[in-house]
Amino acid sequence: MGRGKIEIKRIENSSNRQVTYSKRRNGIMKKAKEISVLCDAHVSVIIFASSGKMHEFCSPSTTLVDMLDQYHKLSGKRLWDAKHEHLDNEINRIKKENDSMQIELRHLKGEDITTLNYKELMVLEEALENGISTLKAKQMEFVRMMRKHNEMIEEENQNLQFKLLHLDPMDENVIEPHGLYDHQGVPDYEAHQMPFAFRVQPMQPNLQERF
Amino acid sequence: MGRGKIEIKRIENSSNRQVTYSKRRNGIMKKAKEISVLCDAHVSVIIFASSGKMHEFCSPSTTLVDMLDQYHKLSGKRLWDAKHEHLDNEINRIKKENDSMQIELRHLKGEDITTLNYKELMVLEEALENGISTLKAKQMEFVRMMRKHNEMIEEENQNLQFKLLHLDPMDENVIEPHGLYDHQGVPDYEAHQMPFAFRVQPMQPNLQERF
DNA sequence: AACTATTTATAATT
DNA sequence: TAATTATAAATAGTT
Repeated sequence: MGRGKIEIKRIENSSNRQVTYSKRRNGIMKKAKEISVLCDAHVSVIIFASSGKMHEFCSPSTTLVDMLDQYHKLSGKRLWDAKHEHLDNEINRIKKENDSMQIELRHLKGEDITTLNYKELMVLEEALENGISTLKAKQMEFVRMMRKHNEMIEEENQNLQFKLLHLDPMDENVIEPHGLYDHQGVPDYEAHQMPFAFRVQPMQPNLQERF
Repeated sequence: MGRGKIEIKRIENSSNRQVTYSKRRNGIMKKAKEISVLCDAHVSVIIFASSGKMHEFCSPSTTLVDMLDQYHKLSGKRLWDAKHEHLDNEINRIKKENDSMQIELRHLKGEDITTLNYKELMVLEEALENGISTLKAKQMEFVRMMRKHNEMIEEENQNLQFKLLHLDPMDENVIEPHGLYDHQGVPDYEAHQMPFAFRVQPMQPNLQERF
């Protein structure tokens, strides 16, 4: 299309080549824009002149990154270097791990267990029983701590009362505001926060024996 | 360039759009090839049809990866790095999720609970109790199924014995190999597979009552 | 999918 | 280098 037909082979005349490059590059960019509008296609055109100068077009409905993502998925070719692929694999691996943990968690919480068979239910029960028993042991420790603490507090009280009775009531420095024993390290608790195990529970008499 | 001039806007007629897409796509690819030969330019064209199908051209003197490398250098835009960063963030996000799930799992299994405070122990216990009770309910169902199954088998046995007593012992077709009742749908179970709840357990007399 | 009237792109020229 | 123009090429509508 021009005054004369030309063969499609490298244009040897440098300035002709340059002119033709510029004209045709504009032509391609225009065509790319047109097809993206007419047919709502996603188009990416990147051209490097032999001089090294770059021109690009990307349809406004997308980005080059998105297109390359798609390219990656559809072509299967790896554009991304090894590191990239490694990251992809890593993500897949972790996601799988995540999913199975999520399922296990749900099962332990009693959700979605209708799909489990007998053997699986048994394994689940063993895990739960284990968890419960470990928990109870931990709670026993708390109880022991509480008792010990109470004993020490009581002892301290007695000491204080004894001192109070035998000292000069005019001396203001006698009564220490914080006592002898360190109160830190024992958590606050209120009745409504007490774990089940500490409430009245005739269901499990054998545990009660251990108090 | 055609029988009539067209406005550059989305072609509403779907099949027209499809035809135009195909024609113009070929046109662009041809132009891309031509400019790369005529002006020895490096050209990459990637087109996605709205259907999702992809077509690409890359001048034979180079590769898409090389061009994207160049693109990266010349444009300064992060393309690669942005993607990497995104993946890195994704991984961190999922890993955090993973870790917290892992911790929750360990706690439910009674591991690492020494670091928990009173309130946390209580929440944990509630979850475990919940899991156990849902599990027990599920197991009850199994028991009901087993009982029903047993009753039907026993009934069937009586029927068979009755028939056996009152029929001609010479007739070999009397005893049906599979019985009248369908055995499918009831899972196999053996003594060592029985969940705790089904074994002798004087610990929980109130559960026993329900049998 | 092939055809063709017409528009568009562009090679040569100015 | 930019504008012009004759011609090749692309393609919209048709068959």
